[in-house]
Amino acid sequence: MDSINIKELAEALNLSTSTISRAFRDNSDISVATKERILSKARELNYQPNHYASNLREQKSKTIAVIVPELANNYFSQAIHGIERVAREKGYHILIYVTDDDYTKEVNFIRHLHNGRADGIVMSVSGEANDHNYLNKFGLKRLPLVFFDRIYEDIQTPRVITNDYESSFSATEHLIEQGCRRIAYMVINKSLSIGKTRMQGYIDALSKHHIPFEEHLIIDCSNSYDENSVIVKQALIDLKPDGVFTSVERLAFATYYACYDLNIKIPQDLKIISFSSLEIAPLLNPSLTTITQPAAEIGEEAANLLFRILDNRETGNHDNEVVLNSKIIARNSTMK
Amino acid sequence: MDSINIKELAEALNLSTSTISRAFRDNSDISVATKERILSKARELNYQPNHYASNLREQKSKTIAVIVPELANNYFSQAIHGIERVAREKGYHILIYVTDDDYTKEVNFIRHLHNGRADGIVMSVSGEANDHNYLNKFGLKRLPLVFFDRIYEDIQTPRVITNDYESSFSATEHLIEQGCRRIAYMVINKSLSIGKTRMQGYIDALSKHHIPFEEHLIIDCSNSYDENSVIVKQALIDLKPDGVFTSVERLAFATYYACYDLNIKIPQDLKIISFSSLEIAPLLNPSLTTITQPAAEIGEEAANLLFRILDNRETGNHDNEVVLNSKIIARNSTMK
DNA sequence: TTTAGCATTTTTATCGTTTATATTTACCTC
DNA sequence: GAGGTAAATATAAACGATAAAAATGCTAAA
Repeated sequence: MDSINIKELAEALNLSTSTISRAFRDNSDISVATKERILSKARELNYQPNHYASNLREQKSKTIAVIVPELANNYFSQAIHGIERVAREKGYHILIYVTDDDYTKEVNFIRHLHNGRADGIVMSVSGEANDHNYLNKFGLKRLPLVFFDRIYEDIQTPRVITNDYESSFSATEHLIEQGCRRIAYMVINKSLSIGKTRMQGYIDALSKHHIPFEEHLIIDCSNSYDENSVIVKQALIDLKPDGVFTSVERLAFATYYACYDLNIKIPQDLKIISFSSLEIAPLLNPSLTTITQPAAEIGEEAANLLFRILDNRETGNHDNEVVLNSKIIARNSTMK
Repeated sequence: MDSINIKELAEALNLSTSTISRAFRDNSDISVATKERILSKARELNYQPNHYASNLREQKSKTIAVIVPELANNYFSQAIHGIERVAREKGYHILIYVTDDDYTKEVNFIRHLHNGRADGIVMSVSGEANDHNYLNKFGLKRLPLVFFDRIYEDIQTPRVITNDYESSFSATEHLIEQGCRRIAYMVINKSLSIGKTRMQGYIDALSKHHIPFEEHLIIDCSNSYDENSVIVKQALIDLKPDGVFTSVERLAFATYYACYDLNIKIPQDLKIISFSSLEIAPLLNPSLTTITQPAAEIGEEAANLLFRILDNRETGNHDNEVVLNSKIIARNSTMK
């Protein structure tokens, strides 16, 4: 069954194309009878208005682009699901772009998206903290952009983030309360805003409890699984921390593996707390104490923010910021 | 900085639009000097060819649609990542559609995709096994479709699957070898092809080892977390199995939770094996024995299959089937 | 000098819709 | 039945790009 175009449908009905078009968009004046006749025939002949023609004519695509550093990750897949839900509701389609934390890809994606393919972008930025002024060069008004979670602080655009500073402060405090005195902070890219904010919470919590901050307890990890495995293991051996606060889930896993290998007992020898969206944190050995971000909600909020801009074209308040709260859930990995 | 269109760029260069167009697609004849001049000016003025206009003219969208039952799931997010990688390589864009296992959504997505938005579809079908002949009604030639993992057997279209029967057989046999005699099989929708195939492997393995098959050891679960929690717990209490083989990851988790609650010791009282793409299966308590599907590879293969059709338009061999092998990784949850 | 041949560039028609504008039709009033 | 109004429908011009066909300018052979 081939699809047909508006002209063929018009011929089949002995009507003009404009009348057909009207039948598909309610507002214009058209008699109810004709409209019914058109819609029924359209169903019969399997007519679907060609989106590319519509988009070209209407100058909008009913599509939003989602750019994330990675996909196979609990946090991002939940966030995307949230975005998807809101977008679908609005009748929008979703394009997915994965940067693999590669800055070049990010720039390319954004550049190419300016060809009309999408009406707006929801993005969590790549880990590489290069010059991101390129974003200002592209028209942020033409193609609205909303950040979520990982952001560039120097780009003025709406954003959805979590209370990272407070969470990190509380997380560190939690470790201290559980008896830790030598707490390591593991981070993937400490110059990235999200790593910095979380680190500051860690530093300030130490300070509040009169624990001296030691630079070398900040462990800067990489994106590679293998490299991290080495880095983490070496850090545990060299630094002998009694607590670890990891800024991302992956590093908590790396620490677990390292502990298994090195025969370090969690939580007796080492307590671990991590940012994580893992739903099965209670099933780990031992169950993992997490700072859980409302991932799906973050996605939803980001999408809502974008649609608010798309609907009103409210280009004014570019410093619109939504802050959602994470929640610390204490489990066995930080038991006394 | 506003984007400009081909006409404005042409005017700026004192050339015709077709010459501009040629500069952007290598094949046609154009002098090197002019081409350079055009490309450099294009960069300067931030010109991006409008994709909707190109697509309309060329009758193709350089976009593929990916339809999955869910997103926040290790298996699917890895598979999508695989698809993404291949598609990006080919310069294609990716639209994501999540059915939430809702058959109606699936039909609607497919119907709407026939408006030219995508050149092809990669899909893992929804759990609801209704009449899916609708797929035949749409032109499978116009809009090629490739199934992966969850398929409809009665639809003739290329597919990428894993050796589910053999894996299930081996998984069941593994439980038997570890001493289980009363093995339950947990499944989400036993009428769905994937559930059926896996169940057959289970049944045949029992038979080979002369263990009578008991219908009530097949536990049909739901898609709801809460419902499953009740179903699984009740099943463990009523049936007292000494082994559980779960057809999807989620049911293994439900079983773990139930065991924690009921104080059933894994693996002493109950051994568990599950289909799963969980990368941190070794970190569970106890570490989970898995049948691991090559998720990313499945996605890649599915995308490759689709592109082979798109490139050659080889509409002929609709029964193209790629079978990849899963791997059983024995861990503590099935220890003797 | 004329003209065929070639490389390059321009002209024109087209992709499938939408919408401003124009036209037709139906109905009403005097 | 002429004229007017409102409602319904048709016409035609975009939207931005591409490809086929036509035109241009140039070189070199006749």
